[in-house]
Amino acid sequence: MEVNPKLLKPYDPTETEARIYKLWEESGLFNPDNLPGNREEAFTIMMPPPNVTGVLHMGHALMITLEDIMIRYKRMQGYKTLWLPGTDHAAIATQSKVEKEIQKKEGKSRHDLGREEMLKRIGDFAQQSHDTIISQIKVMGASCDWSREAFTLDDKRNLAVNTVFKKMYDDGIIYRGNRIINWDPKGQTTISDDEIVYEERTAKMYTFKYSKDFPISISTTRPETKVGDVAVAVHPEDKRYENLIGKEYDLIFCGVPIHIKIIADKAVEPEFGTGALGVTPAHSMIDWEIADRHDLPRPQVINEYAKMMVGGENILGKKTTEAREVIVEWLRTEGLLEKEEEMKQNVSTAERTGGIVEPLPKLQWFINVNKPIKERGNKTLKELMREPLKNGEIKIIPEYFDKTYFHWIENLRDWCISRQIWYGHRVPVWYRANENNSETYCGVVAPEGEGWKQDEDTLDTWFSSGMWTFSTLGWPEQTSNLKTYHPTDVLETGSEILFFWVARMVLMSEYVLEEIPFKTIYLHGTVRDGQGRKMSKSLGNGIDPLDIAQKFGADAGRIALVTGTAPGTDSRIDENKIKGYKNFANKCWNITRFVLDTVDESNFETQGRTLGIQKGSTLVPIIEEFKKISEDITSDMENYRFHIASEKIYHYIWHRFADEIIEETKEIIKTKDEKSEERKTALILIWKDCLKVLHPFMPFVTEEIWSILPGNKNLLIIEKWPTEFTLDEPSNDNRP
RNA sequence: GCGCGGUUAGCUCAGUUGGUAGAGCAACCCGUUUACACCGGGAAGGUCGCAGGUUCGAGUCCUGCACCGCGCACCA
Repeated sequence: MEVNPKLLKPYDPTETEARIYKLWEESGLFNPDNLPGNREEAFTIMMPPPNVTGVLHMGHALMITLEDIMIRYKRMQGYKTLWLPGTDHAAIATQSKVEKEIQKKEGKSRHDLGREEMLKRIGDFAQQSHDTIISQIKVMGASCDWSREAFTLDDKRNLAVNTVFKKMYDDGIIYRGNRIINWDPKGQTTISDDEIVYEERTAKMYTFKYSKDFPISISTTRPETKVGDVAVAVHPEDKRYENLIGKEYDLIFCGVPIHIKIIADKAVEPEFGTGALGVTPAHSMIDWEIADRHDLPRPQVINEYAKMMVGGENILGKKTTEAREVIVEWLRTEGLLEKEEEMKQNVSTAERTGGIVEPLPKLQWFINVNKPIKERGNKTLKELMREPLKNGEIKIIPEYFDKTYFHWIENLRDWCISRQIWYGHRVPVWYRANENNSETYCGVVAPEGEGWKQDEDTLDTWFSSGMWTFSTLGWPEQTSNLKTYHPTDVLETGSEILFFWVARMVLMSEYVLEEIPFKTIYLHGTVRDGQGRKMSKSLGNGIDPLDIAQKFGADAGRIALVTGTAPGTDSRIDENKIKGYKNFANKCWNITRFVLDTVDESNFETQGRTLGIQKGSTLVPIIEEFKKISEDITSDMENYRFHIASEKIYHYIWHRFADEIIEETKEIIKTKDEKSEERKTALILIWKDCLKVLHPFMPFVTEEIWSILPGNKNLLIIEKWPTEFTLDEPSNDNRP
């Protein structure tokens, strides 16, 4: 039959993809409410909201591809599929980015601008960034429901955040306390334990005595903190120091009076250094805990700017690093310094700003992860996070991440949720004080009456993203959406945010809704560059998915990212691989050309799945073969083996269907008999099903081809996934 | 220190429950009167990190070791 003139030229992804996406959007079929047929069962994915800090990278591209594959597959299987997109305000990351820019361009700090103006500027930036990201997601072919799009910092999500905060506050899960926290002097805010990255550096360790009369030598890499020491701790069974335990000394250390008590504590490692630890409660996590156990004072000697708060002119107000040198010099001249040695050290730095983290005591808001919750049978948040994975309600793919997850929970401490930045959900607590008393009010909205002042701090961005699976569905309102789509089915995300986000979603959903947030966690690895390096701005080795789409087509980029990339493992971006799949799209294009060239209109009329194919027909073997492969692929899809499914369909289409079946066909159709007609019918039949199976991986080219094939009324995205391959029994046939 | 993952063809990686090793790219030979050169045909290439064990049979399960990567803890 006559061939569409489009097919005479090579496939042009750029022109096609934009047009097809528009077609899909206009069809309204991304929205589950508009899907045809009686769809009882829902299938839901909440898109991990990209940060509004910039542009999409290849990691996002992989995420979008995987989720789109699952959604398209389930949509074709007749599920009520909801893929809800959104973006994340990413509090610290976004604010620090805008602050940097303003500092660079205008030489102004956020304090110069003031809270209101600063928030406006960040808001503008976020909006712009949001628009870029959304358009990029569309280029990738994401079939998500834009009518339900959400933002972690919009009004609806704010209502959810305040409602949860109040519930936790009333339950005593959230408390305000003066505790040691991780302070980022660069970002001027607290950060959680999980926002720390460790960098290995060499440091000098100094061994010395506080004074000539002091009986024990101690070692430290941070002599400047020693002006805040209150004790020397030794191991309870360390014979060397046994007789000194309990003794107290008043000393002057580099001009600062200190009071040192010698105590015994199991946390001390007798083998390390001198086996004695100078305890600085205010500036070391572990020392803070020792101080807890021994009821020691906790003088703060370093402030929020990493400068000294005590001492004489020689150190007061100096940066910690400068003070260190002064103190070392003093030790030297006093003859107290016994040893200096190089050692490897892990320095804690803030993930977002790179600032060196300074542990400090501060009044902050915390979530208590160890408090028994009455309404939940006295289980703690830790237990609520652990249980659904333990009892199999939630499965992680790949499975081995279970252990990492449990291990993290074991080591979990109370979660510091308050941040001293402006961009974010403000802590919904108000204070009012007069001569007689001070009041604190926690509520979803501001209290009535005069004189209330809201807490200045904002909340950790993960506090709001933890509610993502249900805040997006309208909670706290009991919406029908919530009923239909929660718990969601799959949470697909990068393995690096298992703790940050995934665990927090389990926490929030279990605590608030008393149900799991999702049934399956699918983790993908990191997409690296050709040399195996992580893509980063500083290295300048990032690849923009848009460039790939421009050069090879989004389809090619998608299937290249997925094929051969097992769950949880890192992958490398390889232009040759993508190019190969660009060729594959063209191959499909030309297969279509051949098929249409070969068959007649009448073959389309008889191509119904079971029409014309009888047991004993010459077609049975190739139909049976395709049936087997397609069933295999379906099973791979069900078990999240997309990296295998895509390879199978690719291989079948190119090396079986094109290279062999089509080549045979050329011979067969030379004789114009029944066999030849059967073969033509088979070509159409199989090719149409190939397009369906390939569609989740390469949605654009398959949809375009589908529209060219005669007789296809529906868009391919809602065609039925091939499942039934029953061949007609002769008895069921109407023919004699 | 504890834990997790990796080690398979020159390169990048697949390999579901144990049953004679796979893909892409690269390299080699041949082929162009048209579905496609963004192509076709053919051949080549691996003692599956090492050493044991279980089994009729191990890339796959068990034990130990080595190297690489990562997470957590420590980091006085």
